[in-house]
Amino acid sequence: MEQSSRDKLAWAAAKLFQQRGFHGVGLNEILKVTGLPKGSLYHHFPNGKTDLALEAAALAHREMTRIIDDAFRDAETYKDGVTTLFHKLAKLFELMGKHTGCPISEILFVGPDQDMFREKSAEYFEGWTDQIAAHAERLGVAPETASTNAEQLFVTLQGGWTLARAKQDGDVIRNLGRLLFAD
Amino acid sequence: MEQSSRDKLAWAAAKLFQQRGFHGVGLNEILKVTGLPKGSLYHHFPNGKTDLALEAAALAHREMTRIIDDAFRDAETYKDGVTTLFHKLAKLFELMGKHTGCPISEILFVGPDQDMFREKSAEYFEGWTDQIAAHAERLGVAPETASTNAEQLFVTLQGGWTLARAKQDGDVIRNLGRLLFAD
DNA sequence: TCCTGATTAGACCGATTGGTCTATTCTGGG
DNA sequence: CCCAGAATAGACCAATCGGTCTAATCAGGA
Repeated sequence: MEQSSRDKLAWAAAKLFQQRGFHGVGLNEILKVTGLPKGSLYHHFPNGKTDLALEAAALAHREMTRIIDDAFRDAETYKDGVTTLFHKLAKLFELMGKHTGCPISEILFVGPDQDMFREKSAEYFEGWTDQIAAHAERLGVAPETASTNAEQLFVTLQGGWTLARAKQDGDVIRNLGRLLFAD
Repeated sequence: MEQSSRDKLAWAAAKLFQQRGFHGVGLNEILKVTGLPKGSLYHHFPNGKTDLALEAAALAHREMTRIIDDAFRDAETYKDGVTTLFHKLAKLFELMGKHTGCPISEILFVGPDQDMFREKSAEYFEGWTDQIAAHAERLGVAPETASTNAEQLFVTLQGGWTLARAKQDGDVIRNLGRLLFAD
């Protein structure tokens, strides 16, 4: 299936931004990777780099949402779902070359429109935790603790991914369950 | 006490890099903030922005090391030390304007010399966890679990700080103990 | 076939980037 | 007082930045 120019640009931007951050990637590099001219970029994203960053972040958010659902859909317990999620993300981390950070942070925390960008990041993060909490409840976790568990999972994942990036080792993410479910 | 030009530059760089990342801050801005000319910068840091980033990261690392020691020194239990640490860091987060990220990540993950920079980040992160593990052992935590606890604290803090930045709320860091010590 | 809007193509722009270089000023030991 | 090295001062540079603009090309309906 043919990918539209708009999608090509957004995906390339998302990948590069995750590696070196919003300011670390120039438009020329994105255009070189996609093979598209500058005119296309400003046709599909009239506000230039800002629009592109917002779309890239939205893309990454949807992708993560999908991965979370995939991990929990067939799980029998909350713990199983979490373990599957860690394994999926460890594989993703390795697939991306072990150089990537959290797309949302890398794009939205340091971007140009500080207030609007950071609001979006909070919205995305809360979306994930709500989603995880819903899965937890569905799998039998008490409603009072479900949201706490979701927040715990989020911060562990966020911090674990950072540590994995420093150590260049996907196993850090894979073994994060060991920290979450103390025996 | 008079602060040397070298220190002024390193501190300003550390603060700005934490806010908008290595590539998000230009040398001109650092010079403007410190009031120093470009000649001074390249006198004290012959390799320019790269040297300055390394020194800023080292500065931030030493600062965090000091804060960790301060938090655990007078603690009676590991849990007390962790709680104190979270409160200290929440205050720091608020003092810095709620815009800052982890200095090490913001500077070293996206910098120019990818391999050497990331090695340094791993070294700094391991320094912190080792330090925390040592405090944990000293405060009666079993040696086998001390390093696990330290890693758990690290990832929670790293992720919690990110969430605090998104939400613009230092209480996220202050209440991180709630996630670490489930009652 | 022709026409119209969507898209591609890339030359071009001013501003800013990190970095170099020379000249001047400061400062402490002789 | 003098002088040598440290430090400051800032003009200047090529390269790159994000962004604008016009022309060419494409594709689909009338």
